[in-house]
Amino acid sequence: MTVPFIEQNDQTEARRDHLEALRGLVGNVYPNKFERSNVSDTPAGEDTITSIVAAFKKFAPRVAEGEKPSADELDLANSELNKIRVRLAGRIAAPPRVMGKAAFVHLSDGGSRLQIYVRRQDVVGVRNDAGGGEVNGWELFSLLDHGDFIGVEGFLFVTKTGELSVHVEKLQFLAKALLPMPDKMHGINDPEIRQRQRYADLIAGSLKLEPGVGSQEPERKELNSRQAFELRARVIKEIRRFLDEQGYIEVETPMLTPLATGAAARPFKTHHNALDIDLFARIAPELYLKRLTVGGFEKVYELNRNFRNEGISTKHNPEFTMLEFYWAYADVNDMMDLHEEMMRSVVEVATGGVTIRYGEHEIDFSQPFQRITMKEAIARYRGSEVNPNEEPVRIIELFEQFAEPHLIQPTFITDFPKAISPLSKASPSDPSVAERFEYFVGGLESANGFSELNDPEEQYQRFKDQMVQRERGDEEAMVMDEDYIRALSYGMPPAAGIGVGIDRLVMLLANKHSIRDVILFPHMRPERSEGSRQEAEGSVRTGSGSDRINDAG
RNA sequence: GGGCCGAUAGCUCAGUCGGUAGAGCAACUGGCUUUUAACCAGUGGGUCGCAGGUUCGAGUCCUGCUCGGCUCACCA
Repeated sequence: MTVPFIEQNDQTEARRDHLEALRGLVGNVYPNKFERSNVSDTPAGEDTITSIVAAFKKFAPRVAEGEKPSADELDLANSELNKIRVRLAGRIAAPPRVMGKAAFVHLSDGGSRLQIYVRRQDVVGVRNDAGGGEVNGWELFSLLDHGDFIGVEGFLFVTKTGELSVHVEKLQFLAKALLPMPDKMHGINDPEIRQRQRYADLIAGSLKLEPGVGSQEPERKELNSRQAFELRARVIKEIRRFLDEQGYIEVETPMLTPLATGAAARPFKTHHNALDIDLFARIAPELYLKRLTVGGFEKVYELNRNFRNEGISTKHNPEFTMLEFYWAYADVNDMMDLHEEMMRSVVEVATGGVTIRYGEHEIDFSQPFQRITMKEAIARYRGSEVNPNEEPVRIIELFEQFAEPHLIQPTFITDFPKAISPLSKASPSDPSVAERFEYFVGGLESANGFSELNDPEEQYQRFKDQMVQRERGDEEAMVMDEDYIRALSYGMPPAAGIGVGIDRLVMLLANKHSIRDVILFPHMRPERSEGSRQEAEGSVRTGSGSDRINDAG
């Protein structure tokens, strides 16, 4: 049976024919498991292509580009490698190169690839049904397509050209690719397919061949998708390690909240049926985390998603990942110090260096980050001083217009107007400015921190001021949060807090200029397929039956 | 939401002045028992994003729409 909304053409037809022939040969074409060996002694107890390559590549003789190793070198390598029997699984990473009665194929585990050598006279196939049994291995092999998953058993060796390979003796079919694979040289260039079908993007990255040495293609060190998301994982892991080591505790506060507050943004609205109340997807966890400092968590962080119902751009996704953390008894200056230390550590762990390239710019994290006030920044880049009586909103405008694009090297901008910082303490030396900073790098606003306002009566007044703004039509002005005022009334220690935009941090470190390149499944308009059109017309979807299945999963 | 640009074979892309729809890779058939983007010979594959219009004739020109990219505004 074919799936109606998956396209059919000569290529899918050929793959389907192969699948049916395989079914006749091996029985179950979607077996439940394949047991892998563990000769590379992985902690997980099973060999992967990556672990085998890492463990045994060193036996392959090293030769200059275009040269071949000597017979003695090959014999030496093979005398060790031939003793090593492996059971490995992976995706067929290229159209098999068949030469009559033998063939070379590369297998991929998504990260690395390893060549296998299949010879007609010494490969047997394995049935997948209970009891197993052997079938014609070469016939099985000849039914495989680029992209299929197989398991192999055999011994390691190096070929005449010195490439580490597996000489296959047993071959097992594991799963079919019914759709053709992306072009092996070009991958997928269409950004729409890359983002909508991230799976295809990731496959394309793992199957793509590097241009040969003679190629005229300019040298590009751009990370592919997999590498960018691996970098993202390293960034997040290092942030957690850093904060945990500093004595912070990680918490999770509500995503669905009765009030959307803690930031200036429009929220997503949803509805709770049983309670019959509207809820908002949170725009920031800030006020919940500060309630926890009231409760006695002196160092607390949350690394999770926020949701803002605003425009989508190369720098904005409706859901984005933010780190927020709060540090009792510290002020804004301590927080800048800590953030600077954390950034240096993250950059080093994620990229292996202290300088990075972002587009045209070389960004250096090894030097102390610049710290300048907002008015100084405007004066520096506009060339004239700010009028001392300038409106707060106008100061921000001037800053964004003249200064922000120039903030390439890591820079803290301090002394924000108090009027636009309703959760921030005023500066002891100048009551018109807040003890607040924003951190800029690569021209991107990347973090925002301040000395937290902990006086419940002043906070009450600031909220009232915000309500006035809201009544004047500012949809992003904050709302009164009575429970938060109550929490502050129990007493909150002096504290500094910060919010760090993780997606933008990853963009910077991965040298990506669109947030969609660092979010696996970025928000996009729904695709209009045949199937969804039928659903929209009401002929397919029947109601709640399928929801229970999803809940159980 | 505004402006600019794009959509052609499974993938990457050509398509001139409006005159029979093209290439490479992939697929299919045959050959080849250590290949390296393997090679050699042959074959098939298209709703030119969708809908109208102009024209004897539209992939090409015009209008509208859909989806996407960049950019401006709002924001992190």
